[in-house]
Amino acid sequence: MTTAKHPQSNDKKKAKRIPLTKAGILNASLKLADEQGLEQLSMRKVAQSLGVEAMSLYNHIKNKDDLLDGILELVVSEFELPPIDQSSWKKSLRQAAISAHQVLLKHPWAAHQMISRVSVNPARLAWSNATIGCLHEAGFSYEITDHAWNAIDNHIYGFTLQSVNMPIDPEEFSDAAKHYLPMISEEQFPYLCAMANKVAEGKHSGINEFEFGLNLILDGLERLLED
Amino acid sequence: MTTAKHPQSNDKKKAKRIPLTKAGILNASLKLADEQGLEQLSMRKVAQSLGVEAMSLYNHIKNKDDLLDGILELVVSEFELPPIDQSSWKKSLRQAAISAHQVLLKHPWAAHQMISRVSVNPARLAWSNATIGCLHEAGFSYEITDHAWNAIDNHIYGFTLQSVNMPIDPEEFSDAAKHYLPMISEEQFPYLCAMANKVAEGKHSGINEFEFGLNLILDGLERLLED
DNA sequence: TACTATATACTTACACCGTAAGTAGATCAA
DNA sequence: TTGATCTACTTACGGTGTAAGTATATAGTA
Repeated sequence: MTTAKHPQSNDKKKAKRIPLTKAGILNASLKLADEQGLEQLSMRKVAQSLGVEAMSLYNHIKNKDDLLDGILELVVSEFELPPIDQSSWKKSLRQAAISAHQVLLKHPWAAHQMISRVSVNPARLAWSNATIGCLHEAGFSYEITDHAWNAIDNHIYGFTLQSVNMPIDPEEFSDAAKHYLPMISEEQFPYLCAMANKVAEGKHSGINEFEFGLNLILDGLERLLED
Repeated sequence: MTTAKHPQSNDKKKAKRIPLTKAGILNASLKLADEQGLEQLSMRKVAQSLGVEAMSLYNHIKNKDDLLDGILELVVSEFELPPIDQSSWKKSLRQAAISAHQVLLKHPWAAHQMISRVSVNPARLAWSNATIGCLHEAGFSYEITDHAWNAIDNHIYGFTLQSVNMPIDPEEFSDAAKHYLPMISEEQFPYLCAMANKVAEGKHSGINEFEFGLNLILDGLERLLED
């Protein structure tokens, strides 16, 4: 049962035109991107989900790039920003990084967009400002703050991208390892085989933890402060 | 002057058909991807560069995904693998990470492909095996090796993706900061403005160093070994 | 209320994409 | 030389983003 959001075809003579809005287009797009992935997101599909024709979207958004910019902004506005508090900067940054990671997992298409486009949208600027503020108030110079911010971002987006692009469910790592092992020459790739064997035998889950690498970075930053 | 790689149109009656090969297709594709970016890489364009029609490619490659798999394998085979040497594991991993980063900068489309597809191609397996081997022989358990490998990869790909997608040349950071500063509310985003000001004034280059975050990770791993 | 201007949704069309299916030509083996 | 197989070409299809023009709805003014 299709919900007629813009009833053009039904009761054309009676219905008032419900105007499209940029917000409506962005929300529909976000929903489709989340459900079907970004590669399946087309202007025609967005339009169809709204009960209009694709070209109508262009009265409200400049182009597809504008639309992608807009939906990314919706996602980033879900990030929990680190409070700027000198005494618990490490805990704040860890929590904010975890929040960003979790939001990006909810929208699997978003990490790559995050890393692919520069933006001066408000949520994006707020995210940057809060991270910089937290680091700077912790005592880092702006130069080290910049490097630290970059290192943390590399981790968040790198980790998330690897996670969302992993075609195997964590619960299935053991079975997958068993499946791939025969394809891999133990003579050529002994260490890879040994590790895959650990996973196949259930001695190691094969699941990577977001906080492992993050802690290396945050602990290292803390030591910089002590120097 | 177009080089007729497959002379069909010229001297059709005299020339012997130079057969397409998968390697030829992959090399042409790699060249085009490097010159024009992956989004501009189409089967028609590859075919045109080889002097044939697009559908001919399908005798040699399964589909476009097979082609992308193939060109990524060419790139990964340029990576310098870490020697497996217990006494200088840190130096080896740093050098290998730098090598991978540099190769991926040479092929700006490749980092995202690296992070987007799972592969059992030989160069890919060799890269994984060498990293795992280096870490394991350094003394890490396979479980910690897995986490460490993941943290290093997050850094390499995260950093590289941010670099290649940065639309501003490092030499132009100062001018760009001056350009963007008026667009950003100092009241709303004080820290971001302050940092951008440092860059605009030339007091901080704004250039992120690959080794900053990498060193945090490697130093942190070293400390794990000492525990 | 009628008219006009503007906003907005629809339609037609285009260039481009990946690739299925069929046709034509080249090569190889007997 | 003939026939089989391989390989390049052609036609076509469903899909993409969006330019340009047409039709409809809305808002403002006299």
